[in-house]
Formats: sequence, C-alpha cells, structure tokens
Amino acid sequence: MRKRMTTALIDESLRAVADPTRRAILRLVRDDELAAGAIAQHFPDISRPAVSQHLRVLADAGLVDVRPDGNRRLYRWRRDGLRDAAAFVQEIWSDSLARLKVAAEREDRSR
Amino acid sequence: MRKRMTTALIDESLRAVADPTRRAILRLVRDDELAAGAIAQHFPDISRPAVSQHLRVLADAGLVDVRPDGNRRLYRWRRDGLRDAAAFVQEIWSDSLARLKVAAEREDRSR
DNA sequence: GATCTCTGTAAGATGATGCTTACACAGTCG
DNA sequence: CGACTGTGTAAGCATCATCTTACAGAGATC
Repeated sequence: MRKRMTTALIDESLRAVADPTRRAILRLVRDDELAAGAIAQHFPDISRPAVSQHLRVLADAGLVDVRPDGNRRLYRWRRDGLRDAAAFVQEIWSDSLARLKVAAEREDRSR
Repeated sequence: MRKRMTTALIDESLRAVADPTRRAILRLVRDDELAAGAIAQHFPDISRPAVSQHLRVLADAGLVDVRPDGNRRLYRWRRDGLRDAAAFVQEIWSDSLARLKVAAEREDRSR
C-alpha cells in the first residue's frame, strides 16, 4: 500500500536533487553500486565527511539505497526515489491531457 | 542560439521548485495569468512581501514570465523554464536507451 | 590483540533562505 | 492635485545548509 507522497517528502527529494554535488553522486551510483570512499574520490575539492553527509541526505530522501559490505557501505540509486518528483515535473510541464493522466496515476497509487 | 544549461542555472530552477509554496504558485500560474496580489491571496499564512519574494525567485530562475499591466504585474508560467530540470530527471530516471536519447537531445540543443 | 582501513558523527564557522515590518514609488481615480 | 491601490525593496532576524577538522567505532589484517 502506497499513500500519496506528502509535501514534505517531495520537498526532500527535490531539495536533495537541487545540489550539484548530489546530482553528480546520483549519476555515479546510477548504474554501479559504489562504496562511500570510492564516491568521495570523485570529489577532490570537498572533504570526505562532506560527501558522507551528502550521501545521508540522499538516503534520507529515499534517492539511494545503502547496503553494508564488510567494512564498507555500498550505495546504489533507488529508482522509486525520483518518481514523485518526476510526477510533479510532468504535472506542470505536460499539456492538459497528459496532466489529467498523471493526476489519475497519482490517485491510483494513493489507493 | 542556446547553449547547454550550466550547472548554476539548473540549480536555480531545481532549488526554486524545491519549495512547496513556490510549487503551489507554479500550479496557480500554470494555466492563468495572475497578478501578484491575486497570487498572494492564495497564501493567507504568509505575508504579501514574502510571496513577492517567492515570485522573484521563480522569475530569476526563468520559471515564470512577468508582464506589467497598469498598476499590476501579471505572472505566467514559462514552459521552457523546467525543461532542463525535466531533462535531468529523465536522464537519471529513464532506462539506458532513453538516457542516450535525452543526452543526444541535449547535445542537439547546445549547438 | 594491535593496528590499519573505512566510514559516520559531533561541533562549530559561515553563508544562504525565508519570514516579518516598514517603506518607497508608480499607476489609477476622485 | 491628493488619496488610494498594487507592488517591489530594505533591514533585520531566526533558521537551515554546507563545509571543515577532530573524533569514534566497527570490521579486516597481520
């Protein structure tokens, strides 16, 4: 059972994605499962803890999944995370007919 | 001539959209052209200047157009504003084949 | 078990954000 | 012209975001 996404949750995912570093991280873990350290290496300009904090934001927003693996923690993109954000963009961006469709799907999912 | 959207600009539009009040404003001016005051009336919980500031953020991000009309200023949604934000969402969210297509379109537009 | 590796968290500095009230100023109307 | 309307901006304030350095603790390795 999946309720309609609350404003707070869609806020969280949109806010998470509004940061360029976090968008870059999302692209990195889009197809590969990567450890926190491996991700941090892609960002030499910011410290490792900063990246760790970005990862937390992404995880809290439901945009990535985390999996412990021995010493490390592996991150991977979570497909469902962006779904409602994408739905909002479509709701605004699509033409009227498509908007009705999107709205109907949202209703559907909220049942 | 339209160059590829810079990180800063996509940031701006995504940040603008990450606020629930601004998303609500976008929905209001999605189909109707509305004056600032009329928009503010929809938000009794926050002051009129606060709404005015939100409108500025939306306008700066290119998400709405403004048009003076006598005393008032009319706001309307600007279709192009969300396009690159939508492209990002698709780039992440779509499957690999669709992602190639999106990337190709971005390339195309940047010429 | 001692040490090394990988990672998250705490604390704090700094800058951005979102709100409020007070004000300014152009346009409308008597 | 003088008052009223619609709107944006300034100043100030509280909160939040993001970064840093320092630290803690779990797991691997010797």
